Amino acid sequence: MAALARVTVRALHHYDEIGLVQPSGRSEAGYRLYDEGDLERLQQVLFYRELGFALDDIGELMASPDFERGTALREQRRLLEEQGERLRAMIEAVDAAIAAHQGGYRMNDQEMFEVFGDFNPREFGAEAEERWGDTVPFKQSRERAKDYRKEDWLRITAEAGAINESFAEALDAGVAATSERAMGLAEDHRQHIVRWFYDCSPELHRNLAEMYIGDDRFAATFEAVRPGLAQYVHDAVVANAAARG
Amino acid sequence: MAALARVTVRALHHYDEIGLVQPSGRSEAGYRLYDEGDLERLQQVLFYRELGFALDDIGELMASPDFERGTALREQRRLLEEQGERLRAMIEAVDAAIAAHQGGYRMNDQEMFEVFGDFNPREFGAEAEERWGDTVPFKQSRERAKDYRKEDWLRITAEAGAINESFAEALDAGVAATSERAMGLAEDHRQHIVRWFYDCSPELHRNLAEMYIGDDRFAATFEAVRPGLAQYVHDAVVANAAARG
DNA sequence: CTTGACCCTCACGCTGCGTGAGGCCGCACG
DNA sequence: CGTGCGGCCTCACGCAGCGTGAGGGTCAAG
Repeated sequence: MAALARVTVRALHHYDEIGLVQPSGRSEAGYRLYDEGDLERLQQVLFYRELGFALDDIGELMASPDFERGTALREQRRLLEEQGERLRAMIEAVDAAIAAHQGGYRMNDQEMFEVFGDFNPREFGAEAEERWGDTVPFKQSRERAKDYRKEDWLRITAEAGAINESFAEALDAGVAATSERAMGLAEDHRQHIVRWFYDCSPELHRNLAEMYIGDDRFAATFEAVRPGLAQYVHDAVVANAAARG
Repeated sequence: MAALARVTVRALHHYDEIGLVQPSGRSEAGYRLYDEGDLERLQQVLFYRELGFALDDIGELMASPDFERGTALREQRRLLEEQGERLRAMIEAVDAAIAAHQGGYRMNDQEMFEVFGDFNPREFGAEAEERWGDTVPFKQSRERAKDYRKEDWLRITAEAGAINESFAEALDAGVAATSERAMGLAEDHRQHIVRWFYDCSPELHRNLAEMYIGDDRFAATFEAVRPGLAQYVHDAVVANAAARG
């Protein structure tokens, strides 16, 4: 009957159930009868629906005075923008994944496992993309990393492992994190990043170190080498950054 | 225990339930025990999840050979792009609504009802925005329409009503839709559009007429004046377009 | 009188978990 | 040794917005 308004019958029932648009009458047979006013209301509901509003919100909106709608519209715009952001991030991540997949000849899954062991870069890539995707260092890093082959990664991880091991030895030996020796290792660590990934200033390096202790996942990779290593490296890096500040 | 992987316990339970990531063992107390392999798998799941894949799809993906993933990734990209399109359309529509709302002093809801009666432009605005939002005529129309005030709309609708009424009289009088008289009215109709909305070529006019009979909602506004009027106007417009082709 | 096209009322299903409720572990503290 | 406290466990309902039958009445046309 009235489903020419471009909505399914089920939707009308639903709106009726939740009280959003209720027919002003019923026929003897129980058919829903919508009068002009009902249709007017329905059209408004559909209008707001196409703007992405939730049905609940539409109900409130239509019960509230005109001036609230402007606020609601701007709020809705903000929400949609947010969604757009998330979508963009996803698309970027998918693109990165596609690139990585095509570049699979450079390093496939199995090799990746051989190289990184249990630290699979994929587990972190998407989040990193979202958090730092548009910062200069990250872009630089991504740009340079995409051409690295298996041998490169082996070398890089070997170097990183060596640095960590040196840190661990210093820790074992009771050398203070603020000592020259520890600071030297911190500097090595920074140079390693500069050489292979991005221009890491002492300042940036310190932020990175904050994350080593602040983020359990990073911390775990250090703790796996030696308990307390995450904190130790952090302290050394901070000391080194202060010395070079 | 293992919720340091940035996922809630409930999510782990869920993945277990649907068989996406199942712990390889249980402790005596019934605790889920995830080994290295399980964690590896979990990370992959989380990775794809961040790319916006549905959990079902992730399951299939991970069970399929490597070369399928490239396809899946591209497909996913397409889907995300589509969502992006929809979002953009929504945002545009919201913007239009905000503009209309701010321009409310030009014409508020009540006046709008007085002018348009049961044809509320809002009921169609969003869809129109989506279908033709980036065509030249639509933009032109929107641009010009936004400054019209109540008086303008009254005049415009009065003119349109007069034209429809003339069509209806011709129809009543049994005048053929392909006659000079009907074609003249069709031309008046076209000029009315050109004057108030956009540069409507005879060709474009014909497309519009197709919609008058193809879309129930448009048809209904004509049928409300006289049964058969939609078809009649359509035929007259087509004839006129052919004559001026 | 019979079709076929609509309408009606339940009522479950989908996505991806969140959020208790009610209860068992395990470790630290007193 | 008891007693918290924080973690895990298993149900099981809830959410948003309808889609999709199942089972059955209604209405105008043939």
